[in-house]
Amino acid sequence: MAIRAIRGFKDILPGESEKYRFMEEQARRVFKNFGFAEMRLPILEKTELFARGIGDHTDIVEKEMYTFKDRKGESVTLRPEATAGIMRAVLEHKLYSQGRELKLFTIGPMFRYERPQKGRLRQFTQINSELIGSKSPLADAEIVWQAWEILRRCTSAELRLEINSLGCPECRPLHRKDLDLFLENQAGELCEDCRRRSKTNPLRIFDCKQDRCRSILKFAPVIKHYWCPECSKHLGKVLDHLEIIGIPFVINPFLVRGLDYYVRTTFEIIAQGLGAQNTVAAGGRYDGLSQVLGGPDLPGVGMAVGMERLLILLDERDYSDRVQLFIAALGADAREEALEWLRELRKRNVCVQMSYEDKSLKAQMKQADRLKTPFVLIVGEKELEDEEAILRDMETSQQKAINLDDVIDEVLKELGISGKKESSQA
RNA sequence: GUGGGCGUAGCUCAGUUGGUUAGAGCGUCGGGUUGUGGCCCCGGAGGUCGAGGGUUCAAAUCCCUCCGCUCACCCCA
Repeated sequence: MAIRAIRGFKDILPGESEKYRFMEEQARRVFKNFGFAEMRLPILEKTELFARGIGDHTDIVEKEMYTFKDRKGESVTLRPEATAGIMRAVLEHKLYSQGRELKLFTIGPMFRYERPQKGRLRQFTQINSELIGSKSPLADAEIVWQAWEILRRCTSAELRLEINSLGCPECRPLHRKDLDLFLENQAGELCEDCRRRSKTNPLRIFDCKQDRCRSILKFAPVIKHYWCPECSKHLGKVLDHLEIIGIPFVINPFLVRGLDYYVRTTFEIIAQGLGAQNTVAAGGRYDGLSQVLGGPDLPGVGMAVGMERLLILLDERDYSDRVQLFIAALGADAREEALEWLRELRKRNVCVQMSYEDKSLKAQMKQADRLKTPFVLIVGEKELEDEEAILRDMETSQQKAINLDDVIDEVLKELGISGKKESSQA
């Protein structure tokens, strides 16, 4: 084959696109219930936005971004995540105002230049929500709640919510200092990766899978012992809220985030069956981001659901749209009559099809069967003469004659559709 | 970026120690008489065996190089 899709980019074909739409619909319903409004943002941003927002020395910025120069020589980047862009837009349009929080969501593709594997693509889709302008622990809880609710509506897979606090600019540096000291002393005992990490991203050390490192790290300083009273209280409240809402959680004192902007609450929702990339949703609080981007002091908390990962977890069932009626018309006259019915029924939002060719009845029945349509309306010369069409129930094989004048009403009745008017949107 | 596994029909895969026209199931198309789908039976179409090079009388099969897919490390949604 001549040209293929780019590595890590995939086509979403019929059969799968319906699943994406299903996930989106569930998310949109949840957002509606929570009073969140949609934002649609550019996919391309100035590179500087992510360099500043996510953090210069993060892996994402250092080696995973699709960055290139545009025709005028400006460095631009395909967004690797949504939060920085949302905050940029909020600041640019001054959507914030004193004492009023912003509740926003967005759904769309993100890009990271990584080696593809199960649950990881170079173009992937995220459902994002951000609650900007509130420091309240209830805001944190609502964001977690949304993620949980969206997942719960989409899958019956086992889910585990892990939560932690990263501390704040008051207490985090104290922990960091002690951790650095500890790692310096233990450097000789740690694996190669961990020695590298202890320089670049010390918190990530706790993710190491080597038994040897793990046993050493048992004695490493843990953030929870460094939380300031405010941070402790904040996390406590978030957990209280989660308990009232009824979302089970486990505290993971080693849970960290790869993006610089996170403070305090951080969480991941982990699922079985995803392979190594088992985080299906994650998020946290990012109170400093606005100021890093040159904005006012705007607290925020947000989350992202990875749709390709959630896709793997979707319950096994048919997500496709069903044809409601197939019209098997035989001969030119009958096909003309059928075309009129198509027009009337489609006006009423009935999903109805007929063959593009004047094929044998057998062939048309076969076509209808493949479409899994519940009813077939049969009309040929005989029927036109008798002024009756035949409506066949494909499941029971029962047929009944319908007067040509009553076809539309009878079909609607059989399909359980009452209204003559177009049904309004759901 | 590093490592493992795998590339044969649209899909899932067989293919024995190299040996003639490369197979199966599913799908697809047609048929099993006149205007009725599913099940069954019969038949057809569909393959540069990932690409290139090498060994050999002979390569899907052995060797080399490259490409792709996939899983894992790393990292993350």
